[in-house]
Amino acid sequence: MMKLPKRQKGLTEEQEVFLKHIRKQGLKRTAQRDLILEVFLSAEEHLSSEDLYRLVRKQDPSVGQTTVYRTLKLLNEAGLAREVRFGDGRTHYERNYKLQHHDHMICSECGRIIEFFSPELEAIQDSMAARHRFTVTSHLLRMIGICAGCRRGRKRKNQPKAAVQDLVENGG
Amino acid sequence: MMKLPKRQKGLTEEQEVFLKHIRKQGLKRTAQRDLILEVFLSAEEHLSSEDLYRLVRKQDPSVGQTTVYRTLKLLNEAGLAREVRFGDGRTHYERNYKLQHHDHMICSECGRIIEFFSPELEAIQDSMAARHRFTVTSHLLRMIGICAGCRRGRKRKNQPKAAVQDLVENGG
DNA sequence: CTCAATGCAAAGTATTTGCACGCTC
DNA sequence: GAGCGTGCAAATACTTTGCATTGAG
Repeated sequence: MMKLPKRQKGLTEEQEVFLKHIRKQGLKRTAQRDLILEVFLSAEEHLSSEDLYRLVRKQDPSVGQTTVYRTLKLLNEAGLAREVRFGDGRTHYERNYKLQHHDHMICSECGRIIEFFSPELEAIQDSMAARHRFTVTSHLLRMIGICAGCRRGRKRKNQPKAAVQDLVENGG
Repeated sequence: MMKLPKRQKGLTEEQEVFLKHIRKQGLKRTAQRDLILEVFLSAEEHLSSEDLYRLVRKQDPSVGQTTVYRTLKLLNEAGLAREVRFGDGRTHYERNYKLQHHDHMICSECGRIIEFFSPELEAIQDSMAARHRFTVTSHLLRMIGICAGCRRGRKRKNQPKAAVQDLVENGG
């Protein structure tokens, strides 16, 4: 019912990484995993498992939510996805492979998420780590506050969940 | 059954902050809230609601878990507690009032948590925020890695591996 | 007196697990 | 074929909510 389609030649780099990971673990390639990866990669923003599930469903309604959960875990282990928690109770995932690390500012009024990167910040973190003889493997920085739009009085209803939801679906 | 005891003169600074917040909101002082605040302040660590509930129970078994949840929310709003999520699925709280803000390094081997503070880091964060016209109200920085002890091979076996594992790369 | 606070149980959420059947290797 | 993968339902884990009762102001 959900058989693996004929394998094409042209695999993207991410697909190769995924396959390699799968084989290394003695796991199997399936049509569901392929589809979930594809949909995940085509959605630029941070997705919750639920978000991704909805998107995947559009392509194939037979895929179960459980599989999405399990596949996201896999993608995370394979280094293709990064788990991020924004404090709204659910786990979000974003692309991680060969993308520059970045951090987040989250508007508590409208839920907007601003991504940014600062080399100085990274450098200071490293030096702090060194001072404590700590070897950093990953880090997470999150700033909560009010974005420019909201401060200017353009106050949307304070519904972070809905707002973030909206962001995810509209890509913006 | 759980009436408010006679009010003493000597309130701690935290108690005053709490009372002021409570009155400002048109809420009421209760023995439960007093007790929960007291127990919270006397426990130095990051507590989950569950942890605090257990401690409070020792003093008064009649207090319900719901009240602890609700009171922690209150303490957070009053600025006395800070919510922290370490990625283990539950929300932790730590003292916030007049304590210097600090960030965390978490050892993924032994689960040890190192607290640190860096003014430079704070300064750069502020400047990044300013660049995006973002007004910061709070922030969270977490570094995951290996602590000095573990790197030297002195592997402590302190923490449920699963919980720490989950911390790696995740937001809270 | 009035209305907030409490504790219990029940309801929500988000995520995981057990299981029978299907599919990859 | 052997064993992993899948979808479903049920189970978990944490937190919130409805409600009748209690208590602060």
